Amino acid sequence: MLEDSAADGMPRYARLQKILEERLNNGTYPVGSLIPPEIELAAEFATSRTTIREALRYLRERGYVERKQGVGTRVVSDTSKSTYYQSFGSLEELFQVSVETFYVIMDMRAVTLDIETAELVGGLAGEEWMLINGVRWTEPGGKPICYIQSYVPKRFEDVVREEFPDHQGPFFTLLERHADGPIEEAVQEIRALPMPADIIRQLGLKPGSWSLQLLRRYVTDSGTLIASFNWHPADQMTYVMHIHRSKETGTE
Amino acid sequence: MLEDSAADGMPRYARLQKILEERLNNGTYPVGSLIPPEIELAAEFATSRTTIREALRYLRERGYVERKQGVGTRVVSDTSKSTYYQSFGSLEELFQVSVETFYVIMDMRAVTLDIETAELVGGLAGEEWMLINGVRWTEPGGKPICYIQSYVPKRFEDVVREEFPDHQGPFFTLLERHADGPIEEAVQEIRALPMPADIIRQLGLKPGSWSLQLLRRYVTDSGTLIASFNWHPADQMTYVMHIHRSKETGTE
DNA sequence: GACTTCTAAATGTCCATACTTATGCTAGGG
DNA sequence: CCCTAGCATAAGTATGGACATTTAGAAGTC
Repeated sequence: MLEDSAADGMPRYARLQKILEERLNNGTYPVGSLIPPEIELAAEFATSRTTIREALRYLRERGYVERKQGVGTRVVSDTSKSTYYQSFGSLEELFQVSVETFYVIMDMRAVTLDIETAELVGGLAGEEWMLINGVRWTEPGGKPICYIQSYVPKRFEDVVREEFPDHQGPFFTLLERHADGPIEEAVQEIRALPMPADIIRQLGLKPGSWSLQLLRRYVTDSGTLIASFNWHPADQMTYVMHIHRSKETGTE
Repeated sequence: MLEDSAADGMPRYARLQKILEERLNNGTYPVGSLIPPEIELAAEFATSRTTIREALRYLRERGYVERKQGVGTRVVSDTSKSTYYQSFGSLEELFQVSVETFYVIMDMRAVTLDIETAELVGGLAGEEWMLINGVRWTEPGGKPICYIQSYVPKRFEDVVREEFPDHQGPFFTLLERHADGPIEEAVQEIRALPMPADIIRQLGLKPGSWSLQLLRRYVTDSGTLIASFNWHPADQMTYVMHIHRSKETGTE
């Protein structure tokens, strides 16, 4: 049901987006299955087909579902198909070849605005996180290129606060020195995805903004280090970087 | 007017997209001005506001216009605001730092499929173009990462056919050797834009695909060299590269 | 069994209308 | 002169209906 009591200023189609997205995530609509047709959804939520279509448009643009005339709306949330995997033999390779090249390409300098405690959706349980807000500029005093939201385990807070302002090299070499072991292998995924509508609203981006997502997995001998980096450019262009490790990745 | 005689299978909103895009390009709707409100456009084209909005949605997602409630739809085709500019002192810098880093990041190898004569929309009059279709793979025999459509002046056809298969370095060093003069300065823009709907259809990409656009301007002493590179990944990710020079760019 | 034809279903397209909300401007009052 | 209130405007949201087009499968035919 879609009571107006839940109307926290959001339009109806936006609330439907959230509800349907939740169903995709909690398994109500499994990957590969067809979700109910528009007409059924419209009946269930007591709304018009137009509103349902507006919500489904969002899910399609996010790549969650694919729609085909005469067939239906199928869950395709398996993003692995839209991902390019790249392996690195050493961290130096990863940093120098990939991260730093992006820095060079954009020729940007970062400024840290503030640090606050944050909750990472889908993060590992038991791990506390902090959110680092920052801005990158074309040059000192120049115009802002993008906003950065970096999710980092809270146990690195002291490290970041004390050492980062003077840190010269890649940000992650700083974290690595305080991680629970040397990082021996890394895998990087590069994705391009539309920006979530709520982030667009929150940051005042243009509708239709994108994100270029770098997802990186570290593998150490002992544990898991996860950090998530979101770049929200001041304008149309958007980069989102996610850095984490996963147990499944072998050390071979 | 919007006669159905012009109905070449395209839906009405798609035809309106083209018409409005044409007006943006030919100066009917100058940059910075407000285009007529939806209600007037609906009256002019004898269609409903819904259809007009569907066409305007496309223009907004392409970054051509920005819309604000209570104000109107403003032409912002001045993409400089959504563009990051980067200057290079030498071509080597441009190639080695930027193009090649993208190659390294993606670690892709290209294979040329075929070459055909092409028409470049918005290209310089009097210049004949050819279209080079290619594919990039993760590795030889691996899965295709993206399709490439490269628009190059037709006068380079012999050069490309004869020298490219054995060419090792960047593709443009090959073109430069046959251009009308040394390239002394280059400017690169990086944009992120949604993919045009027709290209998505044509290439069978997923709806909501994007393009990362590299627009590069060469400046020689004597003339203008233009080449346009479109990367169409096999899946969600998309890169579009445009390379051309313009008279306005100074050689300073 | 293979092929064609028909049909139901689902999304795509399009319309007319109404109300809501944000914006910019103007008129009025302090 | 500044501030506020009101008003017109234009996009945003939403409804309900209609028809078109595509697809997959069922039914029928050879």
